Amino acid sequence: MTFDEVLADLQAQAKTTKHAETGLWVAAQLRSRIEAGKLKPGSKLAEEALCEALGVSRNTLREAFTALHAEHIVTRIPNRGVFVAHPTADDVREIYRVRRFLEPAAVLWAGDTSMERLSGIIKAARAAAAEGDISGMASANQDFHRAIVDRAGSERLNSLMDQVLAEMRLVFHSMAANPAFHEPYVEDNAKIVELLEAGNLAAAADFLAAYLDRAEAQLLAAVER
Amino acid sequence: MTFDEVLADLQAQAKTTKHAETGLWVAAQLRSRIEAGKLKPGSKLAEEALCEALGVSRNTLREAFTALHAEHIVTRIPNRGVFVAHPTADDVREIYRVRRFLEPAAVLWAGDTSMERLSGIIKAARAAAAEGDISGMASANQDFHRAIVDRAGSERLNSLMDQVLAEMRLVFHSMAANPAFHEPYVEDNAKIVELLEAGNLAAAADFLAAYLDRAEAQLLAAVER
DNA sequence: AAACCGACGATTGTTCAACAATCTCGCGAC
DNA sequence: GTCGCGAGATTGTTGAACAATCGTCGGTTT
Repeated sequence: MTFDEVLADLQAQAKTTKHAETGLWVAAQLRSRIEAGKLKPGSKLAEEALCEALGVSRNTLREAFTALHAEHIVTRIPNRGVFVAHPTADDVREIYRVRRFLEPAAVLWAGDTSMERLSGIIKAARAAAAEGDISGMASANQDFHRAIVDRAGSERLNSLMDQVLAEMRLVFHSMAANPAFHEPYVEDNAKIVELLEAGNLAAAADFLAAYLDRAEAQLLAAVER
Repeated sequence: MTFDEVLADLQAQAKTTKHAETGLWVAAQLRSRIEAGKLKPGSKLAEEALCEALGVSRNTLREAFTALHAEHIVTRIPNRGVFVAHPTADDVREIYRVRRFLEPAAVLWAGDTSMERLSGIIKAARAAAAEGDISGMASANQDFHRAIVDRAGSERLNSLMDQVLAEMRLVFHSMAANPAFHEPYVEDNAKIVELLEAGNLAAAADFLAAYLDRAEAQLLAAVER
């Protein structure tokens, strides 16, 4: 999708929707379009055009920009404007540094374990895999890791994980997506659930850590090209 | 310190200091005064008075407010204004939920270990304890836990930990501070460094986890009064 | 012909003042 | 004594203005 098409899209939204907290609403609109891949990494987000399209003032738009900037979704270059973030190899390393801590820790030390949710996600992932639904597998995978961290029951860890997963989506959008990328992870996730159900937390955490290392290496190879 | 006194203080700062990034500068001014305890939890931060004192527009002040709000340092009540955050028992539980994950994980899985920094902090803490320097012990303690997480080498985990520690300072300000609170932790921290130096990571992590549980219980008892 | 240099136009950074929406407080009626 | 209502005050949001910076397009120099 080109920037102009997104503009028209946003303009349509602006007329139909009420905005309670305008700044947050604008941020949400942009976030969803960036994460859906409609605004590609590197795109410039011109202020005036977006203001007009959304029907908000520059002031409000800039408030949304600061929120998105804090989430690492956009990059600000002083006096140049804001751009959809374009994750570098270092960003990928940072993402996995966080995930290597959060996810194994959540597996090992989570208190209450609601397994139904995890098995439900595995089921959905297998269904998507069966019919070759790439985006279905991708979102099931994100749901899975989100649910792993959610076991910790911490709002802040959840929001950190959400940010990291959002940046992961940007990574996928910024490289030529290998369609088969997510396929092997469906069964890896299933194995983790198995180990968890068997109560073998240490094995689950180890397997997850190795899995994350592998994924990081794979993504780094793809990004550094 | 009363709100009016802080106002006069800010006004003095406003005349002498240059502000490069005005919004961030205002946020920093307020942050430092809140963390120093000059603005007590629950205080209302009136917009007009602060604008005048700092010599900035309401718009700029509100930009600072959103930054402080994202850090959980202030609370926003719609159409009511912003207040210095007043941590509840649930907030304390959330803080320790995060720390129980981050710190033991950092102990167990940190790659490069620069021990000199940790032992330096222990030394400073012991010096402060020797001369009964309460705030010296408090800040050494914060430095210690900050350094533990820093071993992970992740910018995002560091900033999460910084936020949590800032909220911890608010907790201390919102309750009648027990002067002897930090004293026993000086030697607890020292023991963790010992275990780390001996390469016994698992024991260090276990000890740290138990230590955090104890501190949480202690703070909860103090807050729920 | 290629490279350097300066003025112009465009975009962003920052501030201000005004208007609309909502809340608080005090007064009067029941 | 309690409820409802209106005036005053405070916050939410916007639009416009001005300053600062960057990219581009000529023109000049070597």
